[in-house]
Amino acid sequence: MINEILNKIKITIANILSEQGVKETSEVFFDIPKDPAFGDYSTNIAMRLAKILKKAPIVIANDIINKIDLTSHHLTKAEVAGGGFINFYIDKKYLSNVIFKILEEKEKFGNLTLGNHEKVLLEFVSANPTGYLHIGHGRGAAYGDSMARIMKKAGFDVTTEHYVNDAGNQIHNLIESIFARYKELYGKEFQLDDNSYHGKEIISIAQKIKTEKGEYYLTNPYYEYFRSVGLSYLLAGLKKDLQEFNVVFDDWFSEKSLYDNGEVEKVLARLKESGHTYVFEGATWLKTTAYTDEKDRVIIKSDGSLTYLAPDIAYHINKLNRGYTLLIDVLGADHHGYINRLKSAIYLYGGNPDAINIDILQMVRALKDGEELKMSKRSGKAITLRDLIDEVGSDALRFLYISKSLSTHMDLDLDLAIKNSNENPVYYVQYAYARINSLFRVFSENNQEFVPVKEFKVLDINETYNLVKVLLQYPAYIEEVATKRLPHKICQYALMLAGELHSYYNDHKIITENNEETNERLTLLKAVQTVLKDSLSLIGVGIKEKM
RNA sequence: GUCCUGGUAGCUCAGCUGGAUAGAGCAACGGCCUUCUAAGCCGUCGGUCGAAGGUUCGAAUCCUUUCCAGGACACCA
Repeated sequence: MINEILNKIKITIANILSEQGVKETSEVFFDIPKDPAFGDYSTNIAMRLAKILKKAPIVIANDIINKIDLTSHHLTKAEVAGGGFINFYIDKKYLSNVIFKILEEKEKFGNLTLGNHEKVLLEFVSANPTGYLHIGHGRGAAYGDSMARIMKKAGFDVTTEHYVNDAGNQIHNLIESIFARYKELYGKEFQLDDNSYHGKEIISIAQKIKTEKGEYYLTNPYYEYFRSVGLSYLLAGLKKDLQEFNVVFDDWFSEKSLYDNGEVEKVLARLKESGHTYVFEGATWLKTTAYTDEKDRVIIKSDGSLTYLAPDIAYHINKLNRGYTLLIDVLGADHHGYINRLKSAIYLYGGNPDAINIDILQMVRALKDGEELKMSKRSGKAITLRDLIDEVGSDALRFLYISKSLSTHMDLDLDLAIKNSNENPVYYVQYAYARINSLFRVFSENNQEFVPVKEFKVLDINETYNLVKVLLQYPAYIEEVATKRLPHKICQYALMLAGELHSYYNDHKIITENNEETNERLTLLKAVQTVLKDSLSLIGVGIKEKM
């Protein structure tokens, strides 16, 4: 709606400019001015063309606005201000139609075709199944899951995937740790070292095996059985934690399957055949410097075992072979050095390295009483996601995580987060939703039936305008967030809409004797409520019917 | 030493493909409930945008140098 107007203005300006001999080198951009006194939208095109046209910006700007027909562009005013800004004032009555559009489209309002059904694989968390999720995984989970929801809304075909490292060394250590605990339960001698896992969940697994199978594995091959029981136990734990955080993955992809299917072997063979490897000091190296890496990387160690890189190449090739053209990996800052390595390897294999996008999230610190909280009572190590969900709740936690951009070194103040008050911004938004809900409740308790109107007849358009303006921006926010992957802007949007709602609520009595006016106001609020709910759902935060 | 992130109000953070007087929330202070939820609204206070140069009509935003903080520089994953 707003886009149609802006595009039309854009084309008109481009036509005016081309009459003046300007080639299509500089596109017209619109900004929403900070100060409403500068109109609804403004453009700086005249200033940017001053040099090319060798004319003062104000002259150019005036030339433009004199040639724009206001009514056919749904404008009420176009003026030149400042050093040559052109400010546009759009017909408020026309814009208020967005309300009716929202009521018609409901949660589909803001859906875009931008993604054009491109197949996207969004991989995140990918925690080792050897313990609890920690505070950093929480950030990745919140980000990845939110981006999946937002990109779907923007028209991408998104699949979310959790990679399971079930083939490497740490799984071996896990199995041996369980076995040690198993022996311990029978009073046998057992050994745990620095590589072992000491969490109490390992004891639970051993106990489970003891209960179900008794002492059988003290004297029989235990390895494969312990692997499968241990993995499924720990994976179930991960899934449960994530579910409580409102994160459900489409796929859990097994690293081991890449070995079982021979995909790792195939990748190694092809890299060797194509001459991208060489042997040095007994190890096989991959010439990743042929692309952007700063040094070559070992792919087969001198003892014959593989480095992590080998299955990871196979994994990413597998993703590409499944038809995904956009791969997004969400990784912690400690994996930064890995980006070039992986992309270079994919390039050597013949895949498209530009299809791989790695979003790096900076570290999260938990603060309590102004000091960094390092220890978790639960795991004895890092603060776990469960600790946080227990303390602050999933909704508040997701909002806190998402409201900061990924590159921010984040401080999570638990004291603030726990407070069930206006200090936690999620409640501000949920409260806005609940307030509207309560209006509809009161209305229906008075035995009145809400009939959404199709047109505003008695309501002052100016009264609705601040809300309408924010509602109109929703699709533009979706577009920006989906393409630049900045989900924190969804939080900003939700806060902005909630803020306008609270102001409106305070300024106007909604339910009055005047039935017509009441219905029109409720129609407006229904639209606000719809978008509030949808924007929260995009970041995995629920609504509250009542607070 | 090299590379990646940050450094913006007392605190947590937006703004960064250059644009009009630098924003929000919290904290502090002052108002607003005989009216649909005060978890709210309205207002005040608060800034040499780490520092120094440069680019130009214009720089928090771009470039260079530099200082702080976090992270990475494996035949670990």
